[in-house]
Amino acid sequence: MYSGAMDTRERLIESTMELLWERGYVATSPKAIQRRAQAGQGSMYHHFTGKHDLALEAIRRSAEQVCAVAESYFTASGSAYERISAYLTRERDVLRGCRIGRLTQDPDIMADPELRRPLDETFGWMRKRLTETIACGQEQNEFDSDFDPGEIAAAIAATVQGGYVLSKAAGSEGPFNDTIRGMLRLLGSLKT
Amino acid sequence: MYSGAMDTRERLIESTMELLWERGYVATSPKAIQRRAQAGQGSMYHHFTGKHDLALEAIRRSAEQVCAVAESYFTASGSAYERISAYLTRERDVLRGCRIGRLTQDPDIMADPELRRPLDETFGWMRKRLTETIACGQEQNEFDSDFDPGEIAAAIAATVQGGYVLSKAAGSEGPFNDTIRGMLRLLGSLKT
DNA sequence: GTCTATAATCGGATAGAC
DNA sequence: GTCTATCCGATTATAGAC
Repeated sequence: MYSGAMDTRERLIESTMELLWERGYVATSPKAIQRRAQAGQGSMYHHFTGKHDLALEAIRRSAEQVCAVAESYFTASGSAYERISAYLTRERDVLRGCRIGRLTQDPDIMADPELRRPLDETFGWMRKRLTETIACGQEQNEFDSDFDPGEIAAAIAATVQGGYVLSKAAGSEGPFNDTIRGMLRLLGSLKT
Repeated sequence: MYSGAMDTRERLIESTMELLWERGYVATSPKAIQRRAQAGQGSMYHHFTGKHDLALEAIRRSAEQVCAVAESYFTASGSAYERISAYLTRERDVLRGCRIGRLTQDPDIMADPELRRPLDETFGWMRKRLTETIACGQEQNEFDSDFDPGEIAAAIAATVQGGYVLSKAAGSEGPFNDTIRGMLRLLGSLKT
């Protein structure tokens, strides 16, 4: 039963999710997590074996969140192009970037198969769902049939991740928005 | 006059460039730099005021390198599509990713305007050169004229950066290659 | 479950000898 | 220019009291 206030374990997980998003794994210390969660050392080491264990839980949850948001667009009504377009143009906190994508640049995460696995699964899933959506558009003669939907799906997923990179470098949302507009124009040219 | 062996200052810079590429800024310690450069503490602090100073020099040099490589493709002979295609399909160490792009995920770099500036300049320059190349293709009637070359340029630059992200997450070069093939197919559809 | 104490190691640098 | 000694705070825990 939900008691209203978040319990300590939950606050630790959510604080870790935030810090991993903002700073990544190596740059996030247990102390910083405890401060944000308003929890003491003892609490953290009672609920989790250590930083690694807590981060694993936080990463898994972030991965689920990313997929759940995307899925809500892919399963919406409308043509394939419309669904992809709605996903690409959805409101985002552009300068924060992708909770999962940013972790691919963290050396300690890449060196640990357990921590990297949710990243692999997230983008594997994302490409699969985009591929299915595009293939669906091809079957319905919405799109030409002379291209590989998996390759276009990869380009779409990459565009989002790369758009974040360009925007972060610039310190502005402009490049991300340009990137998305460019990709939508390109996708439009695949229509029959 | 060039004496054959690299001097200590140079070894420090190149070691830092490598470590920033492999691990980023926060995860790279002065000690690790010294070990790789085969230089002592004293040497490092003689040639540079500290980690920040050394990293700034290393980042600037990496940025120049990235631009120099790209420029060699953009100024080559051939149609606009051919030049962009050659750039996109050039040999790369995919799983290492982009020396500059990866730094956009480093909290200490993003928090320091001096360290972030070369990132901004690199991608600003990259988008500008891609835009010029595409606009050139439009003027020559190689491409349609009904799209914004700056937006397509952003999508191309983002595709490369995002392709690295997908490949790192997967631990395989496959996603990057799919991404590039997808983008080339999309660019092909802009041809007249 | 949470608290405080303790600790080994690392990070990033300074100082002064040579 | 390079070396060694030294410093102080942060990191990532463990131990045991409450």
